[in-house]
Amino acid sequence: MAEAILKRERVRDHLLELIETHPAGAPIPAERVLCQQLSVSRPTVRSAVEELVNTGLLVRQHGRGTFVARAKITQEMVSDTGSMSLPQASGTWSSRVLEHARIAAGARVGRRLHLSPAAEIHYIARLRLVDGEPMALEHLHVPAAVAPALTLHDMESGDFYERLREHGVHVSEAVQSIEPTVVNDSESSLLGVPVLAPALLFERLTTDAEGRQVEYVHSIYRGDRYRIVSRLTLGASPRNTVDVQARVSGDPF
Amino acid sequence: MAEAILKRERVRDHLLELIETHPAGAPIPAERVLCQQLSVSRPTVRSAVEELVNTGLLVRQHGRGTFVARAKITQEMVSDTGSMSLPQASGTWSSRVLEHARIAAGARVGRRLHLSPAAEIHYIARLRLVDGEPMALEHLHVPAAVAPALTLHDMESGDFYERLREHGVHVSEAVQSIEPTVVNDSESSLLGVPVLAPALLFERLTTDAEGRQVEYVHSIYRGDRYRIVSRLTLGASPRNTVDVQARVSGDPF
DNA sequence: CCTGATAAGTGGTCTGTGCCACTTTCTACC
DNA sequence: GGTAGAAAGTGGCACAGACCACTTATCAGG
Repeated sequence: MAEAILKRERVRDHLLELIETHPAGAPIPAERVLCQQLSVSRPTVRSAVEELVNTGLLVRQHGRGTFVARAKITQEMVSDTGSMSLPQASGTWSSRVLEHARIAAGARVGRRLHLSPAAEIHYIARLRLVDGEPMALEHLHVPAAVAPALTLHDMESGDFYERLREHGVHVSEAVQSIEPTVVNDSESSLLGVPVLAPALLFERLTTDAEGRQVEYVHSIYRGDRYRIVSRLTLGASPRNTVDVQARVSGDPF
Repeated sequence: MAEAILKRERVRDHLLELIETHPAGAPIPAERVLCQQLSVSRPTVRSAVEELVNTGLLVRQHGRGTFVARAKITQEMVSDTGSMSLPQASGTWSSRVLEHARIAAGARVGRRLHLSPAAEIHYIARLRLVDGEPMALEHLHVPAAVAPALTLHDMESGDFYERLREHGVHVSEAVQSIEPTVVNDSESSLLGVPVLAPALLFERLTTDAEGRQVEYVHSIYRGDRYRIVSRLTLGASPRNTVDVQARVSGDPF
């Protein structure tokens, strides 16, 4: 195919140059002006501007103009085992179910899932392995009320959220926290690392389309074999599909 | 602030319903069909579809059609201090410079920055505090060759990457890894936590537009006060999203 | 001098249209 | 029967224009 240069890209490149040569906060020419300068239609200009707004390099303000955005860095996160650079792809994951039962939530889990301690939940504990070696210890809790007919096979499935959907549960979002910890006795023997070895504690709380808590996951990952690698790209603004959300504007990242 | 329902949103909602009720991989009606069904123009339909493609809920294939994407979960990461739920907004960061010098890179740092161990670098070590309390210990290294005239003030600046740009260095991307660790003696006393307390080790390697390594950052964050919170949204793929940026009165930055 | 209406400039939305590029399917030819 | 080519259907790009919503500067009136 010939190098049919798209006008949109030509406009985008022009804008990128403006961004490079202008300080943050500086206005760029009005859309209608750009049309004339570059001999393209306004929809074309708008589409190019929109692309750069989406990537966070420009900021539009209704009635005021379009401005060079302050460079921000946000991240896309992927997990990474050991020294492999590609996530998930390298190393084959498997898992061994340690325990599986339908039990009372208890105080701690009940609080996370907004349930009474006596409420029933599906519980599964499993050891997750990479190439046969223990990598993480995962505890999964799903309120029985959310999906009464959930089976072990469902919870074992690689595509758990797809299974949930078949049970009428439409996952919408999740909040996950990560903090450093050290392994205790039982974790130590299951993961095959010394007691008090560094580890990562993941906690994930998943929410329904209706706002119900549908899943609470508590995982311990070996610190010596697992790390998080994030690729930070310049100018990305936090995605927001539905509503606003706080943004990282400060620092460490 | 009237509730003038946008046609684009009406179309989007219609599409979302289709996505909910169709299995992954199923085709959705052609754009021209949707125009007729919803009595809107094709650009309007396309803009709505594009929004959902950007959020990863739909996949377009030239000449074939548009399909419901396989649900994926990716994450947007924000840092979070202590128990506050809003990142950065709560708690005021400050920092105290512990050391600042122009020194030889040394073996370890040199390797990271692709420099000879004898190459000169700007080095700064600082204690980062939140509300006056030690939170992290940060070591920043910038090759002298990259920005010879870099000052302490530049490196201290909250907007370091902006300063770099003024020195002609255009940051393009960074790779950051996070792993659990425990604090050693010196870290212990600086951070005010016991030796061997859990902590997070951040390592960031930042790259130039020309592919040069321009920054290596090594940070230790207290595990008892710092954790990472990520908000995972359904259907996200590498792409970016549409949508309005939250705007505050006056300065949008 | 202050205040409020007005006008000009900006981005935001939507229409209707035309043509191109890619994919699949059907069909006519060999 | 097999194959190449046409046709139909899809998304991709671009145009010109109209109108709306918001912001700012200006200017006349108090």
